[in-house]
Amino acid sequence: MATKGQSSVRQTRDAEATKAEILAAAEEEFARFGFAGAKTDAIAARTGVTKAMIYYYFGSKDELYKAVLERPAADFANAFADLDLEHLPPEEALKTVIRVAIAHEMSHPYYGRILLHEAMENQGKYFHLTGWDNPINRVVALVERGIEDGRFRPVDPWLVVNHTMGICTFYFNAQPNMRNVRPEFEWFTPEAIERFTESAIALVLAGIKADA
Amino acid sequence: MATKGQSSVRQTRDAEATKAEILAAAEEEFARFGFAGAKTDAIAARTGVTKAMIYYYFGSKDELYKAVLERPAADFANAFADLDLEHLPPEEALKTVIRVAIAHEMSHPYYGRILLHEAMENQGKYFHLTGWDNPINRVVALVERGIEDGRFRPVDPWLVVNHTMGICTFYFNAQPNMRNVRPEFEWFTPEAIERFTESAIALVLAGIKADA
DNA sequence: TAGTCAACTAACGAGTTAGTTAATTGTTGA
DNA sequence: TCAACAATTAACTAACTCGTTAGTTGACTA
Repeated sequence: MATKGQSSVRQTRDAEATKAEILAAAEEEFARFGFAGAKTDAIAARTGVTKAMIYYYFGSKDELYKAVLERPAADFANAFADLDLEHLPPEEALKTVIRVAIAHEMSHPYYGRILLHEAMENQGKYFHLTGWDNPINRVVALVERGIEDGRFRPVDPWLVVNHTMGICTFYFNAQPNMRNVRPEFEWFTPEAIERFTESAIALVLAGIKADA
Repeated sequence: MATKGQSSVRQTRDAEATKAEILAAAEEEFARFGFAGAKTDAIAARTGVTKAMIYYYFGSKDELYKAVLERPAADFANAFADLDLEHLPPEEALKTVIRVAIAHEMSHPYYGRILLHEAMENQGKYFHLTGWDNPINRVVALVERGIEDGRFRPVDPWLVVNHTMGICTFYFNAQPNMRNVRPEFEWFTPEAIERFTESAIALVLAGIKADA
């Protein structure tokens, strides 16, 4: 995947495949270095085509960056749209949200980092492109429903959502640092992720459930 | 602070002040753009001295970056070293940890972002310079003690520490994104931070306390 | 008060980076 | 089969960026 920049002539011509290849390479590069730190030459080197293709298909580094932000947004929004949170008991709905969010981090390992770079260096200017507003608002509404039902304590639902997002993302985003503190631990085996998921669910649900 | 690059001649000569000024400017720049995205010219422009002073005092961009990582490390380690966690009841000790961690985020607004950049773009290579291992290990030990005492559920103490760090940091690091979802909210007033702190403490403590 | 040195500046050079362009080659439909 | 067009490349440019260097200046000291 990363060792293909050598071959000087493309075997087949496939515009869609080339665009997808550029997007995938750009996602990796932007996830690691942010917008300013990412180099278009490095993105091109990760693909089988030349840098000019970036400009042919995307026009500019900035437009490429926006395209990278927009793409997996749809993935997550769709995965979330399929969930019928509104008809589940609030506890079950929140468990599902945490499960899906962590599974999404696993299946889209670069996306959370890109969002953090966007926040840190770009002050969230393009965050609206990601379509996250809607899922977040739905989870807030879900917590509010749990409070009204008397299942949850009278917490601040926005803060609970913040806490939950922090729990679900920190494990992934800070892992390269935390690995130094716990060098022997395997972070991304299916078993480790399952234990992490269950621990996150247990902490959040016990943390907000109404007193008996 | 940022509009001082014009004055071509320095009024006073003060090596320590100049070094500190460069470090502060570098911290802002690295926090926003990471290592690759930060420009030495931009760092110099934030100070009252020229770029050559960076190389005069720090030798290279890389050495400057390491100096930035090392500096507030001491602040936090010291603040933490003063806490007598080992002689408090585990609940009280954990409350204190969360309070101090959030206060540290408020008083060092750039530091958490630098650590995230370090994880994302540098894979935590220099994380050992920050001296965080020790505080983290102390909190893990504290949770273990709470479990042994029967005050906490038999949770995985490492995961609890991960969750807690996620809660304490996400509010700050992702705020430029979350602001878009909640545009009317004031995130950093003393009252908002106090509510956030209490909510974080309540969630974590309720989340891990032993069943009655 | 003349000498000395740390602190500092302006300007530059080598290498890098975003973006462009002219030419080339594969593909497709009539 | 071939013209027209889409996809692609190599080579290029202008601007930027890291790091260096030759020279300047304020302050302290003998």
